[in-house]
Amino acid sequence: MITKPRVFDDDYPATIQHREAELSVLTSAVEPVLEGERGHDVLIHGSKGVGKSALTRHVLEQLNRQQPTPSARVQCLGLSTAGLLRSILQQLPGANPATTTARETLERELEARVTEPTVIVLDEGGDVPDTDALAVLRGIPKLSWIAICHNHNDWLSRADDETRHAVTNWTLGLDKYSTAELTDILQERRRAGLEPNVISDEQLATIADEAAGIARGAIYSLRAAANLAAERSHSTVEDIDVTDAYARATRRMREEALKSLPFHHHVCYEIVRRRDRLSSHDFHKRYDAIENVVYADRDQTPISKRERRTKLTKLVDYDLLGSDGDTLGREYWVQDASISSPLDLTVPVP
DNA sequence: TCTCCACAGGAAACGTAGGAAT
DNA sequence: ATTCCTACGTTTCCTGTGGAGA
Repeated sequence: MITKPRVFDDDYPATIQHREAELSVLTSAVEPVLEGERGHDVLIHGSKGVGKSALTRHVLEQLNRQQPTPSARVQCLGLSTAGLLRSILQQLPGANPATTTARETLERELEARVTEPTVIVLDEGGDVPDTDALAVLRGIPKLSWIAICHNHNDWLSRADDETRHAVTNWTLGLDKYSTAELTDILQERRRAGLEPNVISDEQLATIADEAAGIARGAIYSLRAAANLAAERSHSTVEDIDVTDAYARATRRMREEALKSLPFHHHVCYEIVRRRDRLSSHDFHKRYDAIENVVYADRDQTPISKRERRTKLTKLVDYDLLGSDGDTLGREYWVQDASISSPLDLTVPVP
């Protein structure tokens, strides 16, 4: 049913639809590069999955075709200043700094290597700009950046004055797509990645509608519908496959998110998963009760309450857990109890 | 209304792994 | 081989918040 799986990947270079104005702003931001000058710094904001990364990728590819331009894309979440600088250097030719290279050394190395206009994409900065890192990047004459975040008000309020000033006229908001726009996007993926005539326009519209403006969710759902149809030996996608597609797509995203996390997160996740709803207090009690069993014969040791809070926050960020309540009385619950940790964890059921 | 306590999350402090310098 | 130095993950410390009970 699926002829080209690659068409449904996040980084598939599809044409950008229904983003003409935003495309034009971003294109003019990098235009000075063609004259050998530094581009403008840009802040792009919008919900998860509305195409912020796809838009920057497209503009940089376009720029590269006109004039080969060094660039780097950094996943900023959880990176220190040094980590961010190192990640940039690793993507520029000829540099591979060790993890213990001093920050100042990394700064000097970056300054030395950026001799022509270079564009850095700071992806999903966790809404927290590292002001030190941005100050370093600003100090490099030929380097410009495009920062991507969810909430620009948060981002700007935590940025320093110079950074705020830099993006004053270069802040770009991406709205969620309408159902009709999403349907257009799905039609292109259908054409490129599926056998002909296996799914109708009406079915695409249903998928688009359920995705609620989020392109990534819609595209994953389309893939899920096709996979479900194939598994069920349907010759074309049937309505029941469409109905089940969104849940399948969501499940897959969560499974991948969980798989990407290290051991301590899995322990915390499993503790919550085995209960319906769990207060912070009960969570810690449960952790204390099982830590000896779970961490026995492992080279890792149980973590403090403070660090457990950090792990739980990340699990919520990744949409694996839900939480309710600000201070006292906060509760956690699992989003999909059928998703279990792929690690072999002996977390005893109470 | 006041005091006490539990909790969230920011910031500083700390221990450690591992690359660089000698 | 040894010592020094650095980033990273974690713990410790701290401040702010809000509910329970006097």
